[in-house]
Amino acid sequence: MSDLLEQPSQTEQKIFEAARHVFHRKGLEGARMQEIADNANIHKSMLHYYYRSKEALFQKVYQLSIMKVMPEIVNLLNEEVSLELKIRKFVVKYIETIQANPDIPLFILHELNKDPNRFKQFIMGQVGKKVEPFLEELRQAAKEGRVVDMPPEQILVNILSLTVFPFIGRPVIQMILGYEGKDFDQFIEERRLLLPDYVINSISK
Amino acid sequence: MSDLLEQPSQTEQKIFEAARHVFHRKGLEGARMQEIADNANIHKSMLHYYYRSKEALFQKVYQLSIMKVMPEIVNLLNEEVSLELKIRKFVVKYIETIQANPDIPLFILHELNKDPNRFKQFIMGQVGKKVEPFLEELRQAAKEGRVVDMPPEQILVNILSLTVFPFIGRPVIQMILGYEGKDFDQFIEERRLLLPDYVINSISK
DNA sequence: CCAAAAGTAAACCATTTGGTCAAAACATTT
DNA sequence: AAATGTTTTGACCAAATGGTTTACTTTTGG
Repeated sequence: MSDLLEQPSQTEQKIFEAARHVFHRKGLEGARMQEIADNANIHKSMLHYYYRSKEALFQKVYQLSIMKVMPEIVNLLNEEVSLELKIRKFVVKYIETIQANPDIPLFILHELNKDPNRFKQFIMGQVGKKVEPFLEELRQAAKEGRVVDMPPEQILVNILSLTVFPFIGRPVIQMILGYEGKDFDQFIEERRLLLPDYVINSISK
Repeated sequence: MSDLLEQPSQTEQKIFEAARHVFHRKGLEGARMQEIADNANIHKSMLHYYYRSKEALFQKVYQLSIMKVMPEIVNLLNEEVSLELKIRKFVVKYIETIQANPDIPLFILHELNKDPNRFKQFIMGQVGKKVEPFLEELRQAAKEGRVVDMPPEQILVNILSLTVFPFIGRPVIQMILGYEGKDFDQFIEERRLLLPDYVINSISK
């Protein structure tokens, strides 16, 4: 303990990683403490030694997950570049973010759906109303005839849908298209390359 | 019991409705048998009287949910109308289908994510590879220059994303856009009207 | 080198939760 | 109206699961 910044012990990290993995796949209730322990290759008591309770462990995972994907939306939409470049960068960067954490969106949405109030304030602090400048930018561009005339909220949701849904809907997409193995990864790779053009084209006048 | 077709008793129906509601919101593990019973205003033992186990009850809910939204995708995409009209109808009709069962997509995707193999055969039977004709149609249209040159799989996923994601992402959308109360319903209503044009426009050359 | 602190393991505990059972209430048939 | 079958209830049970405690080991610091 000679460091000034308390860095989590190695087992503590292993636990957290395992917890993240299991919670992401199974959700709060679906996850078993024993399964997390097994996954981390440590004794179950250690979970409680480092993180008092399942609830506490879950909350850390939940919060970190939110932090990993929610502020990014706002950040990317508030970059100081042209509207077109901003949207292009958003699509690419956000796909990359989700690609690095492909289970997070479904995880968050499921938990949020079960209990919309848990962490509502926390989430609101990250994203609430912080897209207004972007919406205004779209509004302005529409007025100037550079962008299709459509409520900017709908355009924003279009962008989010096209970017995020493939990860959430992965199992269904795989079934419908008969993908297996690396097929889906290729599909995402292909998508990352062509989606920016598609989005820009779809909203340009 | 004088009917030829065994029709479920009233309590049996109440149970199923309640189970559907609770399973849809909480998932298999998140749902409590007691909660379902409370929700149906009946004694907990009745759940087991009519449906042996939680597992059995869940499976009925799961299967019915899949039946309600998966075959519809294939059906709408295989209608005998022009490509444009087919897509327009798909968007509108599928939004209406989901609107009538807004919790189903997230429910299915969450369960599918936990255990992709459960009912895999069942689901594959409903949708597996049955979109090939539609993909071929897109391919043909692209060759003739009527449709933008893009892998048809991507176009299909675009359509699905734009149609389904808003329901899955509802809580986040509400937070980001500051919606409350009926705001979201209006948003969906607006979307149902403008999405067909947007989709057609986005893939037309 | 030793004592105190931190980490680990195993056994154990308490509660939750899905599930059973027998008896009571209700309906149906003869 | 007795008998038979069906539905409902309440008490009860066993397994699963989150959590605790205790004892042992390892590490750390003086």
